[in-house]
Order: sequence, then structure tokens, then C-alpha cells
Amino acid sequence: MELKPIAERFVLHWGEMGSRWGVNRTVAQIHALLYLAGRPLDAEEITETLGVARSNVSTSLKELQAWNLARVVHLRGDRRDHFETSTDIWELFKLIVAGRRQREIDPTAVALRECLENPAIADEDEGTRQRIEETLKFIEIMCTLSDEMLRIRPETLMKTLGVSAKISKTFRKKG
Amino acid sequence: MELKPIAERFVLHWGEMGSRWGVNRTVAQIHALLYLAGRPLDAEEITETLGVARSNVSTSLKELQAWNLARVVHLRGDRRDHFETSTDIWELFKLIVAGRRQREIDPTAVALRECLENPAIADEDEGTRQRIEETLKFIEIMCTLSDEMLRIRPETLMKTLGVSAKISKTFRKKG
DNA sequence: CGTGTATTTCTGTCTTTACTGAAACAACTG
DNA sequence: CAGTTGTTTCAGTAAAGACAGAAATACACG
Repeated sequence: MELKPIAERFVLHWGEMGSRWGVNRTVAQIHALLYLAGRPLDAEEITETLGVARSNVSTSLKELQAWNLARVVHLRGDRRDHFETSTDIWELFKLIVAGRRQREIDPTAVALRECLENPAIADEDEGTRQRIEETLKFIEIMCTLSDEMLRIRPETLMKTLGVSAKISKTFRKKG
Repeated sequence: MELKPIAERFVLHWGEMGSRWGVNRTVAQIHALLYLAGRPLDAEEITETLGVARSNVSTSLKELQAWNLARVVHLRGDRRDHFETSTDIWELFKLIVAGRRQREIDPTAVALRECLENPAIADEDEGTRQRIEETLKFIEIMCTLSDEMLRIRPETLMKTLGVSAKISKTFRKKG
């Protein structure tokens, strides 16, 4: 597949941002490609389009699947695995938030709980203990909050918070 | 400063998570240290406590200042710079969100706008153009939404969204 | 059950980033 | 204004991560 200029620009940009988003360039590029393509692609096609090693594509697709950002589909009469991602940006957002929370927040919540359950916490300064407690509570609240927010539709969320309905309207999907 | 076991555990954990949060280990460790200490520390003290090079501390403090997560304070009768961070976790959260948005979102919003303004967009597939547009709109909405959410107190936020007041109450600061 | 095709795993290389220690710089102090 | 203390910059090194290419594996089909 030959990318048209703007699509290429999008894919390359996504790749550059990948490292800031906690995934490597190739993973981000592949995701961008699947998203823009809007149809299942096989690994070979991805390899050629992006100009990276076939093995790299394989590994990256594995990682995308671990994020639930890509799934395998089969086309009739074709032995090869094909991959697709959701084209619903809100759906993608939810998956990314879930993935990041799992990688960036959950381990800390666990560690903080262990800190507070450890009898040695009694030896720490009162202020230190208090701040660790507060941090854990904050994390728990934020998790609850984000769960709640991801459950409801973004339009509802905007309305609830009294954010201008104008933007909200323009956002509503065509379907 | 000699760290007690739990405080050390906290600082080391924060450091390990740093890379997932988009800052390096030392930066994250220093921030954890300042947070737990709850009082201004000078660079030398940080160096000794963490066992890293003095220059590394200097660089990392610069980065923390770039995030607005640390500020210089002076103690009377002491020539040295001292550094402190907020001990208000909600305040810290807001600063971190602001910093991450600036690094992780804003460049993409700019790039997408450029894509859509480029006349070459006309040559792209209809679906591609639509998805790029949708993505930009989504990002703009999310920015508005997060601005809105960061403005109000977390307790209010919880209430607005109808999240159990129980957790919210336990969170309320002692002060 | 052998052959061709698709896919993954592995090993080494390259790139990037973090970090140290030394040197340069800046700012106070007597 | 020389000495002292504090801070930053810089060059080289070490560690981590990403990636390519080869080898190995799995799988479908006759």
C-alpha cells in the first residue's frame, strides 16, 4: 500500500509521538496505519508500507493486541492473518486509558498498599505516613472517577459538566 | 538525610515508575523525595540521600522546575538553593496533567490541524480525511473537558458525576 | 507426510537516553 | 579581589530499548 502524503504525515507523526505515549515508534505507526486504512491489513502489507522489518511488525502487532488496540481477522480465501483496529476514536481512547492505567497506575497502587500495610510504617514520620496514605486514596478516587467517566458517552459527560454543547454537537458521529 | 525503610521503598518505586510516566528515574526519585520530606532540601542533601551524581541532581531539578513540580526557596542564613514541591496531591496532579498534555497532546493537535489545512488533504480518501478530522475534534473536546475538570475541586467532580460520596469524604484533607 | 507459505523467536547491532566526573562558571564573603 | 562555596555545562561512558535479518516453528494443503 502506497500512502498518500497526508496519511504518511499522520502515520509518521503518530510514530514520533509514540515514545512519549509509552509505546515504540513502530507500534504507534502501525496503529495509525490501521486506523487510517479503516480495513484489515496483513503483516506483509504493513511491512512494505512502513518500510520496517517483517519481524518488527510481528512483535509490534503482538503489543498492539496486548493493548486490545488490534485484533486478528481472517478474509475468506486468504490464509494470512489480517489486522484491524477500531475506527471509533472514543473506543480507542477508552482502550488506551485502560492500558495506561494498568501500566502506569496499578503497580503504584499495589506498592502504596504494601507500604501502608507494612508494620515498619509505624517508624516513619507522621507527615510521611500521611502523605503516602493521601496519595493512595487519591489514586483510588481517580480510578473510580475514570471508570465512571469511561462508562458514559462523552456527550453526556460534557453536558453533565456544563461544557459548551456547541463543540459536543460538532463531535457527534455521522452514523 | 537517611531515609527510613518505607520512605526509601516509596522513593525507589517512584523512580522505577518514572520511565513509564515519561520522566527519568532520577527526576521521579527527587520528586518523591521532596514530596515525602515535606520541607525544602538542598541539592547536596538530595545527592547524598539518593546516591546519584551531583550534576544529575542539578539537571533533574531543572526538569522538575520545567514541570512546575519544584521551586527554589531560600532559607535565611544559607547561601544554597533549596527545593520544595507541593504536598497537595491534587495540586501535583494538576501540574502533571498540564505537563503531559503539553508534551503528549498539544504537538499532535498542531500536526493534525496542519494536515487538515494542507490542500493535499483533498487527494486523500474520504474515510481517511474524516478520521483525521474526528481525531482532532476529539482531542479538542478532551482538552476542554480536562480544563473544566481541573478547575473544580475533586469532591465537586465526584458529586457531579454521582460517584459514591463515601470515598470522597474520606479523601477530604485534614486541614 | 512432505512442501510451500505464514509467522514467531532469537541474536547481534544500532540508536537513544541516562548518568558520571571533571571542568567551567557564577555568586557570595571576608 | 582572592578565596570559598555553590551551580551548571560538557564530554565521555554505561545502560536500555528498538530494530534487522536469520533461524526456527507452525500451519495449511495436496
